[in-house]
Amino acid sequence: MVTKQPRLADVARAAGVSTATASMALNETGGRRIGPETRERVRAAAAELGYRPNTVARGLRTRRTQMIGFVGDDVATTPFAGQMIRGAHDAAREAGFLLLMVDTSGDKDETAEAIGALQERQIDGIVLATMYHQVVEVPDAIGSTPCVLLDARTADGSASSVVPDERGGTLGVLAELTGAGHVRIGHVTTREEVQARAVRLATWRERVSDCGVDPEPLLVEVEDATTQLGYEGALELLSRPDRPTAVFCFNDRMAMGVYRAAAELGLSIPHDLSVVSYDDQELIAPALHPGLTSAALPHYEMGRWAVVELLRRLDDPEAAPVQHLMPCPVARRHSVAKPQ
Amino acid sequence: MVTKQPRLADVARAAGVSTATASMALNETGGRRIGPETRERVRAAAAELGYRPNTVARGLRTRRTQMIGFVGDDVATTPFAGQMIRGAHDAAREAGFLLLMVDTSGDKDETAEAIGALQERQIDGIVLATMYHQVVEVPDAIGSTPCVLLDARTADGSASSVVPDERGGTLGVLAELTGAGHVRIGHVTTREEVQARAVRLATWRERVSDCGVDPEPLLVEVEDATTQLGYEGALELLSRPDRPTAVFCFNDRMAMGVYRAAAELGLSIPHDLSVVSYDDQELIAPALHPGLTSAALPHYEMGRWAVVELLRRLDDPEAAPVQHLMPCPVARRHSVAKPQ
DNA sequence: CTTCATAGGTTAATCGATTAACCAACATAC
DNA sequence: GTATGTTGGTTAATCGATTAACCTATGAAG
Repeated sequence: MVTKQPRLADVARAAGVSTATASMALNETGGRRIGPETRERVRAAAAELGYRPNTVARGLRTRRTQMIGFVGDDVATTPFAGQMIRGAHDAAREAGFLLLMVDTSGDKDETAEAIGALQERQIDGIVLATMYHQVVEVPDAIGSTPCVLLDARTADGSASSVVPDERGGTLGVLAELTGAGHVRIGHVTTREEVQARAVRLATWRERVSDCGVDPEPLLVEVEDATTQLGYEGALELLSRPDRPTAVFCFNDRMAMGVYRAAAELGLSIPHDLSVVSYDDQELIAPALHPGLTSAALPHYEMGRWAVVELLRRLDDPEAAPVQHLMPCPVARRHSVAKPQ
Repeated sequence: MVTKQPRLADVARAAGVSTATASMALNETGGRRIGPETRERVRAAAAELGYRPNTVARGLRTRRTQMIGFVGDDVATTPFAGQMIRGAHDAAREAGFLLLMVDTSGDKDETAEAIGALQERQIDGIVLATMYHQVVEVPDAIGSTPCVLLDARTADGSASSVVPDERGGTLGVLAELTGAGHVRIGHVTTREEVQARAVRLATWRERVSDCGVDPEPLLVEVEDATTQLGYEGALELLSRPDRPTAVFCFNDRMAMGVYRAAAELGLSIPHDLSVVSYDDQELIAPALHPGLTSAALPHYEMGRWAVVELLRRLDDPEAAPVQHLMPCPVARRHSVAKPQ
């Protein structure tokens, strides 16, 4: 058995001062009340004993726990979540905070329960992460706990939030195609009602129309955003008269299906068909052959931003909420070429 | 501004009892000392006021925070991590615990720092997760904090740990092949020095030898476990005289390369070549065509197990440490057929 | 020679629970 | 009628920090 953890009182005794002095010396608080030589003596004693403050006791007194709650719906089941968590984690750690995680199935009651569990532990603030960028309401359970939305936003802008700039990302990958000379650009997408779908679709429509091309004959919609349905959709699209010279896919998984369809139809990418996509998933986009050009979802940066913003609100509770759009940089690879 | 959170004293006053009675009534502690009618009165008052205990204050007194530290090296950068975290999270939550996460780059000092940060927050125990199953030493910084290793183990078995049963999983996917009648089974693997490689390789060698076949001419090793090198390795292997009728790949990413090599050589999977693999990554194995038969790494179950074991050790600090092997079930898909 | 700052501390209250030790009232046993 | 439980509580100490309020020399000012 190791000897018990030393308390502040032990440090104070070893340095021959009171606990008040020890506390002020170690925390640089209390103004210039502590003499430099005393401060050094306390520091030395603390180091000698291997003193680590008990943040539970400190938190009780200061009403600050240096912990941030991170609640996500289905955090772990989506491959993106990791990057969001890591971004939030890194920003928190740099400021001396730790992340207390709760995962919910997205259910309302469960979310309220999770928030309650975090509040009982007196977290200083909460990051509410929703996978797949949606418009949500801040749950009542939040009460007056400072809170930032991650990959989601409120309709009325009453809370700070950060979401990816889907429109910008779409324009980015489409520019890769138009820049190479494509105008007949197809789109294969899902029918699922997610924000991402709507924005990517609308932006594509607009951009293709701008090129003087009617987008409707170049559109394929399937049930879900799976590889299999991406394959089936592409097979259909590429068999139409006046086949597009390039395809913009809703996401990388569908793009993977498009690759297969192209191969089966004897179309070589990028020579006969250029392909761009969205999400830039590390297991897919660089692994396909040729490497897939894709707009990246900036999950790491969004996670960071959310925590930095939360910390700002902790410092200044009066600060006005901010809605942030995070750019989606294009990962340029080898799936785009000039049309024949 | 919302009115301040009610304290236990407020509940006690509302119910007309002392805080001691209120505490015992709400916590069912103190034996049968509290009358049923009083207990009900206290409960009602608590519900009325919306009382939530301050676990920081409670933790200071009880020396229990109901929080578990989860430290992982590169938690978020690996696609597996999510499932491990979720498994640990779910088991913790069911027991009323929350997970305090720290991610490190695997660096020794950083890990020690992380453990220190968790200990300052008085976590009740620590799950130490290493990605990619390795033999490690428990860091000194752990001290006497209860601790369980996740996807890693110690050489001497001094700490509880759980790792995947790589040998069992390998035997499982190989049985898919031998069961279909294959004996000339190739293996394409990486040269990286990870435990997984060694076990999968040895088990394959043994099994192929058992079939009366010399494994060495059927082995290809490449620098890293990437799709590109899997492709190159397979191209070489499949061009050898006496080509194997089936291939066991180190992981799904390499298998993805093997699929491409087979396609280029005009070999149809599974008709001309059967393929099995390891990891069962959801973004790859089901998305390939035909679906890839692969041994799944039971990350969710391992995460759960680690926390359940940790809770057991919290209850009984004298309990002997346990080393657990978690089975790797085979996800059977369509990449295996009889040899021609 | 008083009076007042100032530097450098110390004392004690406090955060919000839990819990050991104590107490009053009433019933039961002998 | 006195000892002995039992029931149903209460009082007060405690966990380990932080911090407001207070104290004591010492030097400078008037």
